[in-house]
Formats: sequence, C-alpha cells, structure tokens
Amino acid sequence: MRRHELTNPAAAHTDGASHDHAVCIDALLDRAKHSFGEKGLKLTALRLRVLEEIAASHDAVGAYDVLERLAARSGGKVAPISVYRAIEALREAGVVHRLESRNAFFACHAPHLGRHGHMALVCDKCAEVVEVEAPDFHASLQRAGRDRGFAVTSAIAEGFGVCEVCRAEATKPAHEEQS
Amino acid sequence: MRRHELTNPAAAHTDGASHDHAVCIDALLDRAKHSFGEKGLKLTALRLRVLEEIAASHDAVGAYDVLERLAARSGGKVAPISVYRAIEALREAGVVHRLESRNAFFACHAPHLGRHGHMALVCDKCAEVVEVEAPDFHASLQRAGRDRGFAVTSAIAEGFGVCEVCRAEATKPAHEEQS
DNA sequence: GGGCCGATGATATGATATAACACTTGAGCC
DNA sequence: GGCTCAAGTGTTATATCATATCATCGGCCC
Ligand SMILES: [Zn+2]
Ligand SMILES: [Zn+2]
Ligand SMILES: [Zn+2]
Ligand SMILES: [Zn+2]
Repeated sequence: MRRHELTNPAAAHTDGASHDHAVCIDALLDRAKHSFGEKGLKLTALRLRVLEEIAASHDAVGAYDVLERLAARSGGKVAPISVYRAIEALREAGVVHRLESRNAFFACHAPHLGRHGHMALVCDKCAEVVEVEAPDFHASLQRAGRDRGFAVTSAIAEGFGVCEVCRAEATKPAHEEQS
Repeated sequence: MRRHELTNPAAAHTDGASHDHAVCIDALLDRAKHSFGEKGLKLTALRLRVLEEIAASHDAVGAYDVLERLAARSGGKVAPISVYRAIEALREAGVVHRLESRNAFFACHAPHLGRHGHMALVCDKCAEVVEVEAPDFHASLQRAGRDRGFAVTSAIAEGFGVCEVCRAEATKPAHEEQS
C-alpha cells in the first residue's frame, strides 16, 4: 500500500459528493493555461494528463499513483521519471504542491502567487487537503529567524486533523454508517 | 549522494567550530535518559548509539547515514529497520524530530514537550537545523482550520534560508574564502 | 521453570526519486 | 529548405528511503 493511502479509501468524499468538482477542475485547468503561458512554460499533453489525474480529487496522491492512473485511464504508459518531470513543471507553474509530510502531491485550488503564507490542512480520515491563507505565518517565521540571524526565504506548514465532513460523519448515529 | 547532503560538507560549521558541542550532547543525553524514563521507554544500547550519531551535529541526517556511521564507528552492523525502529523510539521520547521536507532526522536541543508550537529552520548552505518556538503558529493554524470546520490536532512547520554563520561567510571578502 | 512482552536480528520487499543518454520536435534564423 | 538549439520526452538503469514478516533473545512476573 502506498504510504499516503488511507485504510478506508471509501472515506474520500471530495470526488463530487459534497460539491461540484467539475467547477474546481475547470477553474484549475484555466489557471494552469494562464500560468504556464506567463512563465514561458508549455502545458504539454503529458503535463495536462498528469494535472488531470492529480486534480481529479482534492486528495494528495503519490507520483506512482498518478503513474498507475495514467496507465489505466489514458492508455499510454509512462516512466516514473516522466511523471516526476511533469509534476515538477506543474509545481513551477504553481498549480500543484507537494505535501512534504506524505511525499505526495495535490492540486492547488486556491491560487496564492508567491509561495509564502499558505498552509495545507490534511484530513487524517479522508486524505483531503485544503489550503488556508496564513499571511502571518511567513512573517512570524521570518521574525523568529531574524532573532537568530537566520534569513528565511521560504517555508512550509502542514496541519493534520479531521475535516468538517469527516467530523460530521464521525458523530452520525451508528445506523447511518456504511458497512 | 544522499538527497539531504550538501554539495560542500565542509560548510558544516556546527561540529565544534562555533560552539562547544559537547555541552549540547551532554544535555541531550541527560534529557533523553529522563524522557525515556518518564514515558516508560528504555534507552537501550542501540537507541543510544543512534542518538549519538544523530546528535553528533545539528544537521538533519538520513536514516541510512546513521546506519553507515554506526557501521563505521561502533563496529556492529545493523539493518535499516533497526535504525528506523530506534529513531521511532527517539522520536517518541521527544529527543529526535523528523525533517519532513528532507526525509531526514535531527536531534532536538530545545525541549518543547508537546509537539506543538515549534518550527524548524534549515540552512540551505550548511544543513544546520535550529528549532524556534512559535507559540502563535499552532493557535493560528487552529483558528484558520476552525473557520472551515477543520479540527487541527498536530502540525509541522519548516523554514528554509541561510543561517547566521553562513551569512557571515557569504559576506566575507573573497580573499578569506577557502578554495 | 514457563509464559509473556518489548527489543533486536535477519531476510526480503515495497515505495519514492533520480541519473544518464538518446530521440523527437518545434521555434528562430540564414 | 536546411541549420541549430533548447525543451520535452522516452528508455534503461539505479539510487534512496521505508516497512513486512517471522525468528530469537533477555528481562520480568508468577
Ligand atoms: Zn473540488
Ligand atoms: Zn496552493
Ligand atoms: Zn551543538
Ligand atoms: Zn525539538
């Protein structure tokens, strides 16, 4: 089992159940086109396929998951390095981030140009990742660093817990639970 | 080369050059003994050997680095899983942390019982890790999460930049540089 | 002693990521 | 068109990080 997978994949609830995810995807692809253009990068067929797989949910997925899904869905097989290269380009374009604590990747649905001041919240139950703005975070980190002569140029922050939907499910009466 | 190593290991300056690191080690070992005792864990010979290797510098080191150093220094070879198990125990005791962004581990020289409210600052030049207290961080993360119904139970934060010593070296006149 | 449990050993494998080099393609230039 | 160059991708191999599984050992309790 991939290290970032859940014991209960059925717990994932962001593939359309709680919102119209097609809207998320459309907005993301649109932003990706613009972002690639602005940065002089090319949103090639492979990169688009990889982005579509990552953006298919709000979860963080491993590079090898992407690879398997590409093979299963798009037909043509690709090598691990090709997936990693595509992901790297998507990261440069700012449409995909890496979840450092899980060695996995997730689509950025909340543009925040400049890599600073956002945090990822990861649900331990359903693996969903949401980004929250945290303008204070980077500033306070730089302040803390400055006290020690440390010049902070970039930072990451990741929080773990239980998301709203999973909390609601956890408090549901037992007879409403799925088997 | 291990991914977390530097291109110029000589840049490391925390192995005694800029402070009396024996003091750091003594304090850490002392704290480790107490912490293992309090938690009902045992600071076994293997765990102590692993801790000594990790604590030998303020850098983050990979599990396989530890393994190689154990083989080189202490004689007896150990399997990767044994190193990982020892590291896991040291983490539970709170004397070692994982640097998520590098898949590496570093000794905690700044006790902060409870895993909240600290951040790691990593020098891109010398790989030194310093921990800074950030009492606001976890609170603000929980506040941000609460707005979205997300209950944050733990979090990590890692900052990257250039430490004081390396900054000083960078501004030194060229004729003082090492070849 | 015998049962138990936490720690370690031993072996194998899984999971994540990159190196090196070849090939293709398209843009810019002449 | 033909040339060059750079970016992207393919192909193969390998490096790096981490865990599964079962055996064994040694202290501790009864
Ligand atoms: Zn969505
Ligand atoms: Zn984002
Ligand atoms: Zn020290
Ligand atoms: Zn610490």
